Amino acid sequence: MLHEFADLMDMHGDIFRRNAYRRAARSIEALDQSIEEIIREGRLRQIPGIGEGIASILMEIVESGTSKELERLRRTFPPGVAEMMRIPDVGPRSAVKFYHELGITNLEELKDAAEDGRIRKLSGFGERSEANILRGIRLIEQQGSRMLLSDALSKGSAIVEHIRSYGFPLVSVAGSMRRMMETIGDVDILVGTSHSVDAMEAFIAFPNAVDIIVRGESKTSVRLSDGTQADMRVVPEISHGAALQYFTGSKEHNVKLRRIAINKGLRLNEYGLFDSAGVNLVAGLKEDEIYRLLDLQPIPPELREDRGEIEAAARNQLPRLVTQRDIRGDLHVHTILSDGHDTMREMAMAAMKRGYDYVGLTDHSASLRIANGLDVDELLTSLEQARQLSNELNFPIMRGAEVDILEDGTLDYPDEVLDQLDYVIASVHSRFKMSIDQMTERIIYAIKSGKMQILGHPTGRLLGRREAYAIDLDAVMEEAARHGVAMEVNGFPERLDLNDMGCRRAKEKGIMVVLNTDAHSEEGLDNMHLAIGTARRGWLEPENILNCLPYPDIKDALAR
DNA sequence: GCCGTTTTCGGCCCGACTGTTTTCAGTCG
Repeated sequence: MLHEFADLMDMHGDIFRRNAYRRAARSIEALDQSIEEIIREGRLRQIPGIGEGIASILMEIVESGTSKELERLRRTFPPGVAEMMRIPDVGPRSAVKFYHELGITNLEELKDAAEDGRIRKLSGFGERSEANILRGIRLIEQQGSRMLLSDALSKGSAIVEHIRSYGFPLVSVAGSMRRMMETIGDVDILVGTSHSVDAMEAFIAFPNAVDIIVRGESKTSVRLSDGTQADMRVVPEISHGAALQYFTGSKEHNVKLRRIAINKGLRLNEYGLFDSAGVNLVAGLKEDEIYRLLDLQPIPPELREDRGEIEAAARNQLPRLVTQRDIRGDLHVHTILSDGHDTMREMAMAAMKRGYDYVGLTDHSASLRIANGLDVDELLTSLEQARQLSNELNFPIMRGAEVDILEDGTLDYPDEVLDQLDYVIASVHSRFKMSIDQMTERIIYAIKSGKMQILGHPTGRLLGRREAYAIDLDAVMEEAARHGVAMEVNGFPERLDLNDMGCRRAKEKGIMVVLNTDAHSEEGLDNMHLAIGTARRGWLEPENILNCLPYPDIKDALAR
């Protein structure tokens, strides 16, 4: 509703109110507590961006389900006018103009008007505007949702490689990809060079680029064959660090940073940090310099969401985020025995090759028929095989299982079998549509069994395909804390579960987290960077992460 | 509408590109 307020303010031309409502909406989205709870505790006004006016609107909405002021504003424009602003290049000014001067009230009518050549009669519009509007409408009609981080990273690195092959060494991915957001809208590429024209040529020559959206001296955008938009910005080498900072975002982080610069009598833009006259360059080549000169610790990209990182950096209290080097082993790995593609030996050797100290093999339990889950005999046989393989390779293989949490909350193997395992990852793979109370109770019952060490993919979501199941994650985490159960961050590209905010909550509650890949093949082990990115976005440090422990400490920890 | 290491009033990030115009408004990120 605050976003709707913002749209309406926008249409009325009140940019400052629009920004205020937008900011308040984002603040609330970033909360990990319900707004009702915050109102009960009387802490509404402590949320940044919420003052007297918006606080009273929120209380009215929570109490009555609506706002008188919102309803009044809704009557000022038909609902379809805001809808038109979804079209690229159509903003509030244009949408309102279409409504006032042509009586257009929705997308369908706008499409007709553009096809009939009525738009070009408006001042400031011509034939090209009409064509763009029609193209934009087609685009939102067929538009897929955001892409997975994993897909974006591979597209991004393909473009980076392509441009590098033309002899440009300073090429980086920026934007939300660099912040490791779980889904990505478009691919952002940055090049530092004084030969901007040649770099643009190289970009446009990318084989997968089928359409040029905009083309200028410092910015070019193309559409890839699958509909993805890729933007490239070019700046002189000397500005590369400033530009990287700028184009990595987030927008909210950057706005706050610029305000800090202004307060210090400086100016920050994508070309560098300047004195207030905007003449003398103070910093620009290195990203870290920008932060230091603003009296901040350099802030890792994954934290740049304006969720307190700037304040922490000012106090010199940024977390020391986990890195790939801190990870000593992968504890969620499938083999050909259940639904994996490769053998125990192949997976163990693949883990060795990646420099790990150990690996944990965790095939599915019997109930998961679709994944060829192991029955008790098969499991016990595999334990013996794993023991022998471990001796032969002289590499610690921990013998675990991914055990289903059944509908009633019991685990899918008898206790005496579970006791023979080094550890148990317990996961929900069935009956996702239970009520929040039932699902929470189901998982808490499993935790109370005392037979599980790790809760696998705790919310069950599949990005773009399936919502998280209804679950009271706070209640589950509190029970997990009591029983010393760790939460998994599952690095499977469409899971990333826990997500970033889940990691942060776990950390606050003092719960250990495990970064796993859920690999079903050797290559699957390479998804660890996705789990790490998620953990970093959740402010996690090595001490919060179970598989940062070396062997045999990890084994002791799991046994405890 | 929000906010304060100049401020309780008067600011609110800033530059690139397009399409329309002959200097700029609108949109985007």
